[in-house]
Amino acid sequence: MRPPAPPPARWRTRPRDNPASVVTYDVRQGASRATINEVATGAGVSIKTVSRVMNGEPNVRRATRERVRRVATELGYEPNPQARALAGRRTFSIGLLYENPHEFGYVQRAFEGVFAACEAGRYTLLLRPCGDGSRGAGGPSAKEVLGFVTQTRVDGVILTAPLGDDKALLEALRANGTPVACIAPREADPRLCSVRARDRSASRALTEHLLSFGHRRIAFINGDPRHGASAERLAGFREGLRAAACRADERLFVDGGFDFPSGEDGARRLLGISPRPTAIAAANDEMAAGAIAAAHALGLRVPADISVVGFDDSPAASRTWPPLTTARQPVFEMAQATTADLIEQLRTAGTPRQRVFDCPLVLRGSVAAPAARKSGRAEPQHAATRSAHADS
Amino acid sequence: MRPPAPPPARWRTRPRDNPASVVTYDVRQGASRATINEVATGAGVSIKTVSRVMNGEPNVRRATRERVRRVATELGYEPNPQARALAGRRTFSIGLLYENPHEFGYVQRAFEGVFAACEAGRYTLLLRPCGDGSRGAGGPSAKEVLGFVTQTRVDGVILTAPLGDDKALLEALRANGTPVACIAPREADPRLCSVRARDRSASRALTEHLLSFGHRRIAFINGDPRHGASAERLAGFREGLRAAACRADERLFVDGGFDFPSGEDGARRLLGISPRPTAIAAANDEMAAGAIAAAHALGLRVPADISVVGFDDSPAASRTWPPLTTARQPVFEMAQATTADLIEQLRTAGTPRQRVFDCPLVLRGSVAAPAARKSGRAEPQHAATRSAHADS
DNA sequence: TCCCCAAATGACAACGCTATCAACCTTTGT
DNA sequence: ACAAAGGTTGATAGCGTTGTCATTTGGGGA
Repeated sequence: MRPPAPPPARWRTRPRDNPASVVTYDVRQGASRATINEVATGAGVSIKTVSRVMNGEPNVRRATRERVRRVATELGYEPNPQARALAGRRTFSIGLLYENPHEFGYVQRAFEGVFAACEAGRYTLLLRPCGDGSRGAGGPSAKEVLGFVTQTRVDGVILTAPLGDDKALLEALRANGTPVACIAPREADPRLCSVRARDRSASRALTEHLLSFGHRRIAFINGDPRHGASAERLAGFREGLRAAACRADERLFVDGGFDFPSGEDGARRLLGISPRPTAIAAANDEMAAGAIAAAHALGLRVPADISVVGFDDSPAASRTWPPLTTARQPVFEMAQATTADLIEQLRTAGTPRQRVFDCPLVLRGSVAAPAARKSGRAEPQHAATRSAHADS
Repeated sequence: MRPPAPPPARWRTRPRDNPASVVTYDVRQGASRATINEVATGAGVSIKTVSRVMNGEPNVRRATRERVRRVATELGYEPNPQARALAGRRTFSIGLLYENPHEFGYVQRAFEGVFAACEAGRYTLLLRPCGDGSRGAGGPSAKEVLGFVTQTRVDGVILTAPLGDDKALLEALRANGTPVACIAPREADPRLCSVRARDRSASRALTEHLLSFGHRRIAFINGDPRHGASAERLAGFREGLRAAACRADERLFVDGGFDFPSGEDGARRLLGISPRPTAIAAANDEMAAGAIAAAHALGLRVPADISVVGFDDSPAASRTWPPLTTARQPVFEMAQATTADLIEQLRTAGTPRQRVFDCPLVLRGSVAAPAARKSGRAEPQHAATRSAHADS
């Protein structure tokens, strides 16, 4: 329920002894806009015909259509979205929900993709943080999200990273009949639009890249376990080691939370282990950047003393020194694609679509051969594997 | 004018030979929500009284008010915002416009502040990039912004950084009667809400901080000239030098664009100058991070060989190695404050308010005394100046 | 030429709320 | 006890669209 808002100023503003019954308050859009009625009159048709033209509906004679369009342009007519929503029972708006403020770079890129698709589809986008990110775990209650949906009346929502795995939330949205698209959910529910990256294979490729330089003691900083991507990236890492018959030292696995400080922490701990790992793979770039900072703080050179790889190719990846070798998650494209799918579903009541994107490696300066110790090789064994970049 | 949207699926979906006249299309909010009528009936009052209660209007008997509230809660009633907007001629939504994609960190923090204020004031927020940022100069046409305003019917807009200085845009918005709030405009127009930081004095304090460590050859990387803050920060820097009777070497001033690459470039050029500067002040943190990367690339140690300071205390500032000494621009608080002012103006038709915030220094690891050369001092001359952090 | 069907168009009732203003209660003062 | 002055409440008319369904128009074939 809507808590009472502070009383609008109308009452306060209007002087008690002012005999004029006209309300003095007026901080509104100045020029009153043309309405569908004026266009209809101007074009000599009914408002229904204008409506048809504005919405691209069929069964309007070409000449009529053009006349209406011309008059609408002349009058600078823009349909009132609120009236459309009220009469048409849909708002042509969607909500983009996100949770953790740490990884805002990710949300930013997702936002841009979603926004692009909304523009193209003439939908309005509402960006909405939810769940107390600072509170850490817990996540947003389904109630909070549902409140947002019923308050704003968005036609559908897009859930970023960990939200798409919240069973209670998904169930609540389903019960409410709200179409949903998930970005990077743990698994692709066929009843929902979704888009995922091939985290596992990209992570494996990254691992093979390190192995190809001769690294054998590679540490791994895991991501936030609430994100499906974390497990996939870890699995890809292990796959890579296994395929190269490289035994994993379990001490070289630490947990992180996808943010810079956790990468710093994790790396500090890892670099204290003896024998020291020669490379660190972090489950995302933020943590990799933290790892680089930790290495610097310990007086180690990157990549001479320690190689580091990240994941995502976020802006942070090109802002470290040295810049990060990583795998590019095409977040913009992913977000754009699934948003377009959602809008398509909204329009046509078609079936939801699931997509998967590849993450090509991006080779930069944070990897080198391990320093010759007892068994070190100075040169990489072979060129880096590059997975193709293509939409499936 | 609204270009024709692709035809909704209703026509395509409905089979031609389907005798049922009921439209088969239905991807809408499932459960139909309670309306004001049902609440009115349930509480045994007229809809007008329900409206009064929901809007916190006066002149409703306490008992009636409570009864209405109870029924509304029971029914899970949420006023339909579109109907409210249509009838009340205001949407209770505002738009946050931003231009440059480079500095998204800034926009992010601004967004959070604006969002917080909108939540508190029960306004909906529309985030809207505008102007082709990649196109560099040019900026968004007033037309584009006006199109956004008339299409969405937002009640007011907030303009971030360089937008608040676009005369044509401001004039167009004024003519349209749209209330405006500006974040970090060049000057505070008394007819508009605005919020600025004391860029000049903070920049001066930062400069004095460097001087106190014994630096005399300090270079400056300027920001995007379209931002008012750039000139202020430069002026503060010069003031600081002048006050210390430190003559400025004009070769040590380079232009930047507030982004990482321009900081990198600028620093590379500066570090090639002989005699080399012992410190670099960048007009923001992104560029300072670029400067640090450039220094590293040239094999210089920060801060042993070269000190660096930034501005803003953006997330980037604590992700560099070493972390940046900088001045904290309280973007969240600034954005929140001016948004609250705008909402207040929207509600009460009061006069717009202008605010100024201080930027306290944040001392981290990127500053040290210059390496002893011929006149170097090893120790700072006195403790760093810290400006107070207070809202004016 | 006339009829029939489909295409084209319009009339009008929603949609769910706010604004206006009249009407109805309470007080308060005398 | 009675009026005047407020406080409280409700009836009703929009707000600017879309949805439904009836009506008009335009051809083409018999």
